[in-house]
Amino acid sequence: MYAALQEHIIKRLGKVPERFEEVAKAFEPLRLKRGTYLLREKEVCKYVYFIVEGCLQVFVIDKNGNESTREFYTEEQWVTDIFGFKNQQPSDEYIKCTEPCKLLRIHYDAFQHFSAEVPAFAQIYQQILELSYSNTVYRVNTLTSLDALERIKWLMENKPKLMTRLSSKLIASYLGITPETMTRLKGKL
Amino acid sequence: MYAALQEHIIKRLGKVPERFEEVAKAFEPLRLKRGTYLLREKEVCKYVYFIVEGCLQVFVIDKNGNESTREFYTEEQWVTDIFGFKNQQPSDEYIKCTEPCKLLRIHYDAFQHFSAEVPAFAQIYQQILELSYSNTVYRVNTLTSLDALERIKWLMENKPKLMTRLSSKLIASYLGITPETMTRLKGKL
DNA sequence: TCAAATCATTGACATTTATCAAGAGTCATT
DNA sequence: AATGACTCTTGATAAATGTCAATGATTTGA
Repeated sequence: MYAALQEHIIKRLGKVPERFEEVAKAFEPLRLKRGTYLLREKEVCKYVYFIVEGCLQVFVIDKNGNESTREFYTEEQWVTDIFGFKNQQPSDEYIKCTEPCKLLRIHYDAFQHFSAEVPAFAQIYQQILELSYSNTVYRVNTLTSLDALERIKWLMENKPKLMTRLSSKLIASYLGITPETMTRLKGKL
Repeated sequence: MYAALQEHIIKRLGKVPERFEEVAKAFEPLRLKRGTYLLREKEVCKYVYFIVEGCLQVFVIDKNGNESTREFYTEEQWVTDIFGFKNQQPSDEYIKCTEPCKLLRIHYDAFQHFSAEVPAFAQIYQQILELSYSNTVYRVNTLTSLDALERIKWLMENKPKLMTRLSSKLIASYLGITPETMTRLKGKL
């Protein structure tokens, strides 16, 4: 598991990071079954997760009990409820495994410690933040400026692996439409 | 203009920042008319803007020529096209003054320089990133999990000043609905 | 491997929201 | 103060999407 983390960090930093062993020790490995929740609404998110293998769904549940997926994350991605994590406050979101997952997680305290003490760690964190923010900005723009059919096409062109990896129901919840509409629109492609 | 910047930084950092004078010099003051564009699609965003006074709209234009507003920014907020700025690549977005504005802007080169050289600067930047990312995550969740009427109510409760400060047309473009729908739904409150 | 549960699809229909058009009101600029 | 350009509202209608129900297919966990 740690090899994947090291490889990821080398890719981002362009070199073997200083104090890698020390930082890596703070990451706890997890093997989880499909359907396992890492976070539920109103819980405080105490960890940042790094995905070695598997897929995580981050979503909210609306007043009718329907899931709205904010994002899916897969191998080599970092996941948390950023606001709740940074402020150690209750979350609005759920985080759940859509597949059996191998993860590494780092606790809030260790995260804060290394952010302040290990420049390479802070640097990676900033890169991830910038990337995550950019992606989320882009997501807002696709949600508001594209209609349902265009969003499906967008996903097929830009994240084709997600289309095959996840159920239509999950994809629909990401695109902001019902599974029925999803089925019908796919017929129009 | 610089007083507003210093005050903002003190508020964020909890102290008078080191090397403030030096950093402040890199910010160029601007006074702009309502309607002025700071960025257009396909242009490379070379600046980060700090709003001393006024309001900026960040939006995209869809295939039918309609504006979809990603965000409005007002006093004491930082604005840029984050992805295009960090990578110095053409933007998808437009940035425009909805009012006469007093701004301070810092160029990409100076920004990179101070990020690397002045810890207090890097620290503020990280705080802004975290906050901006959190807000955008929240925005995705409101867009996908709330219907149009609920989004109007949400905005009135959470950003009442924007409701009075901006035209209905602009508010509608932020909520992802047409001005006509906006009018009709307001009647249902 | 089998039974149970979940999922995808389809049809009929309801609801929400958009579009187009027109008129009255408002605002900015000269 | 007048002009012209927007803006807001309202009505009629169209288009997009959701809801509910039923069926067959697929998946999963014991």
